[in-house]
Amino acid sequence: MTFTFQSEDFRRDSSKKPSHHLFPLAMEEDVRTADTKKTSRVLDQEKETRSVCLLEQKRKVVSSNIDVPPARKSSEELDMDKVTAAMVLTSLSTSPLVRSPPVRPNEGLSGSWKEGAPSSSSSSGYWSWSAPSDQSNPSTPSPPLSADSFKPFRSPAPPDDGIDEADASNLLFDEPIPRKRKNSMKVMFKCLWKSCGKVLNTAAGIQKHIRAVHLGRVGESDCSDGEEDFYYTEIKLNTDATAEGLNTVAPVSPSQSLASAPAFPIPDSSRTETPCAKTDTKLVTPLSRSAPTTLYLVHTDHAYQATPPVTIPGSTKFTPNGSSFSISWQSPPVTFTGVPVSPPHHPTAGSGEQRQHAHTALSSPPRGTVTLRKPRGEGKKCRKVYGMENRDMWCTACRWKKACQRFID
DNA sequence: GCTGCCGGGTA
DNA sequence: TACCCGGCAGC
Repeated sequence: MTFTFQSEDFRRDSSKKPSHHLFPLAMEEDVRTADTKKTSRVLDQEKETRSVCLLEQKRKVVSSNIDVPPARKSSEELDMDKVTAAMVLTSLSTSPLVRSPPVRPNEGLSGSWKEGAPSSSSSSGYWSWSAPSDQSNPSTPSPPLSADSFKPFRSPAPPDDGIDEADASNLLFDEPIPRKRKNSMKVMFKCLWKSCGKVLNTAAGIQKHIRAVHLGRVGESDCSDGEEDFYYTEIKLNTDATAEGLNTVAPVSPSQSLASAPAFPIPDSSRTETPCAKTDTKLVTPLSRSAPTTLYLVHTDHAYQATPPVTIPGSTKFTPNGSSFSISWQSPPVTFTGVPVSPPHHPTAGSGEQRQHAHTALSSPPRGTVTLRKPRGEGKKCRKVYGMENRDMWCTACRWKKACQRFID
């Protein structure tokens, strides 16, 4: 694109120049002879072609680094110096603000600076960075950390060249790695404050959140002493996989999650492994996260006697061992029936719809629930056929007191 | 009480 | 998974 512009520029220049000196030639026509005219014209053309070639070469070199069309040859070096000075000043002025992490110059500065950076992709014409609208890391303060890295103990970040590994590899291999990262990886910032877990997409946002919510510094939102850095971490999310996953990582207010949250911020390996790593549906749902299992244990202890004849589809494998809690609160545990049921025995609490009917018939009038128990087999069974003496002749199911498989009704 | 068989426990 | 058994329910 740059070259197109320049070639047009050159066309304009080259078309301008002949017309420019055609006029003086016409003025001098009466003074000079034909020979001098010829020689001067030849000389002018030679000069012109030489200067145009020089200019073109120089512009090519410069334009590969700077997209802005160079104004004059003499000012190019000055411009470069200005750009470099601006870069240095900007990095100097921004880096101390965020104490620990270094500013990435190629993200914190304007596009024109990046384009002027002489070190990056000088001739490829490929720009991995497109516009300041890239939201992935607006004021990215932190160095490239691993997703599980724990921020509080990281060193205050050496002020290196400001190019992270991805950029470096990009420079090395000239591969569109940053583009991949931009498309599929999203850097988020997660609050590590006890039982908070708020996730924001900007460092400034998470810092502000920590200052305001956790540190109680509402007024000093702009000036940071860097303390917030210890309470959030940077996480890289695969946006392809976590598009919906983020919904479930939704901020949880401390008051909501205090009851079930651990006493210390859990490293991301346990909480942000989330959906992305596994399948998207394998999320830590709020229900499973906050489910007070002990409560359900208490309830399910009496689930058998308490459960009214409610048909629960697909619940044939429900067990009263606490792992399944979905039916435990459907009725008061003790008061549903006055019939005492021996506590240690939970024959088949919810184990099968058949059983459910059988047991609830004891304690409550049948409500027209389907008779789910398999009707008793009318035919002869192994027991009857072979007798107790020949038990070894029974079919396996009969020996196991299961439904006979030899004489199936 | 006999019988069928479900649910659960154990190795 | 194989095996065993407590216990419920129909007859």
